[in-house]
Amino acid sequence: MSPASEIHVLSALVRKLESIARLSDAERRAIESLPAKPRLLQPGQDIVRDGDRPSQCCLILDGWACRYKLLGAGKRQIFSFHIAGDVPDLQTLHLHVMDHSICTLTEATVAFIPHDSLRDLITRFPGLAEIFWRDTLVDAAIFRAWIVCMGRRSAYEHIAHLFCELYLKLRAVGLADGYRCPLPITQIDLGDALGLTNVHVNRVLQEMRRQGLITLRDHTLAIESWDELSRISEFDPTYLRLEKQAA
Amino acid sequence: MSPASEIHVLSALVRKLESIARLSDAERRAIESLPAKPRLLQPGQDIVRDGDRPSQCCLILDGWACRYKLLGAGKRQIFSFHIAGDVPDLQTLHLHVMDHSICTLTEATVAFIPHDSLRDLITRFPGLAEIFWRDTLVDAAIFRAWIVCMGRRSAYEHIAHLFCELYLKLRAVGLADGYRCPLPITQIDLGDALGLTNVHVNRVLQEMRRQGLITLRDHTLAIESWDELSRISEFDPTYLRLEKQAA
DNA sequence: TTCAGATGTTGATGCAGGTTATGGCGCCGG
DNA sequence: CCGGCGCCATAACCTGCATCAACATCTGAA
Repeated sequence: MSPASEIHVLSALVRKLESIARLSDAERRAIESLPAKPRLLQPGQDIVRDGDRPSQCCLILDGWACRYKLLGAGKRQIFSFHIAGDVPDLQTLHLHVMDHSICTLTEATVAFIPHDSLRDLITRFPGLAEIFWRDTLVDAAIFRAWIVCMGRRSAYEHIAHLFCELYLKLRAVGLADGYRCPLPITQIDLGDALGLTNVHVNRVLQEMRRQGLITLRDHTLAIESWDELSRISEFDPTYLRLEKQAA
Repeated sequence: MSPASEIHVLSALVRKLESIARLSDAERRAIESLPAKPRLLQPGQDIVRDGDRPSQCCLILDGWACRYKLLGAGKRQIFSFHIAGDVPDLQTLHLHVMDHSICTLTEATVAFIPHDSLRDLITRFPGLAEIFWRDTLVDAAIFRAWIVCMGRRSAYEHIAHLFCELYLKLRAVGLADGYRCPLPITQIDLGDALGLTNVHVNRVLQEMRRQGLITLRDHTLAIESWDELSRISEFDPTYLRLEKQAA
């Protein structure tokens, strides 16, 4: 890896952290000088597995990934979707054994950063420790939002809520705008995230199209009525803690 | 507050942290010298509210509390139950606006610790910062476990899983043993945590009693067959990260 | 260009869990 | 001593989503 391309690689992380906090110049430079080995992965490839004890974290540079857990009888639950700038296994810095897996959902570029380098970084920059901690706290806030959706909302409301969340997260790192965003995942993936079957996801999507709420084609989601979508799902973006707030 | 009683108050926090990590003597003493104002609260009383910007954290000393969110149409979702030693709003150190509420479920004693004191503590003891961070990460791991239960398990399996989790958490801080533990909450509370109605919770509990899995009387849960209960719910205690592992 | 496997769509049917209602019991305040 | 209230229990009925199945369409590899 040439230094030049490493700076480029880590700018994804800088952009993500700046979407939820402010960085000083020194902090930005320190992040950009982290060692990071990028790799291109095929869709559906595991990055870390349930039970692993990783010695590095993965930074998504391009494409989508998700955290998931497999259960008996072939059931799968997805906990979170991850896009450029996310470090979905940041918690392995302090929780050494993985209690779930992480895999790509699309073709994806992923960079690996050794734990040692991260630990060194946050020792030298306690402000960054705080920001990384904060990032894992936002993660937890998103889990809580998902719990509300799974426990107390209908499938229709749940999907609406997820679309609002994904759109804002993508927009915050410059991957979406004008109420359109990429959604390069299958209805099966959506179902596994929502706790529904792909069949029912399909029916609800049809209904949302019929209502004129969304269009969804060629792996692109267009939100035709943000107000309706967020009203239906009682969506309140506070929990995402984005510096640039919702439309 | 006399110093002597403050030491007693904060030993709940020490015990809790020692259930998920190891403390040095200096760290233990530093925690025990935190300022903490205990208060006795009635059941069902809010400790912090959705939208608040607290300047202190609450430490549960006795009784049960929970994090929850209210939705339109009177729906409520509970995210977590909290017992002696827990600091359910630790995240307010870095996420300033509450995105949910915290209330007592029983009569409870709660101590308030100013953010400033906590920030000072973790600046002086970076090892403690790490442990607090770790505690919020365990929290997030529990959220993930709940998401799996809500998305991919039946009501029966879900309740079984929750009982396993609660028993181990209580035992880890010395509040349970011999497969018996206090469960001083109503079936309505359980339903709001599980994403079920109290009626269905009742049905499932009857069924579990009929199967001889549990007895539940006088706010006390007795697990009659730990093996069955954990097998049914595919319970794997790894995610709780307890130093003293499961039976 | 073709073909096979993955994904999306639609329909028929069943069940887990929601909804509504009612009664009993223990507790507390008047 | 009574009345009201909170919680537990049970029953009857309803519905959202799962399940199973068939087929259509897309995608990518040969």
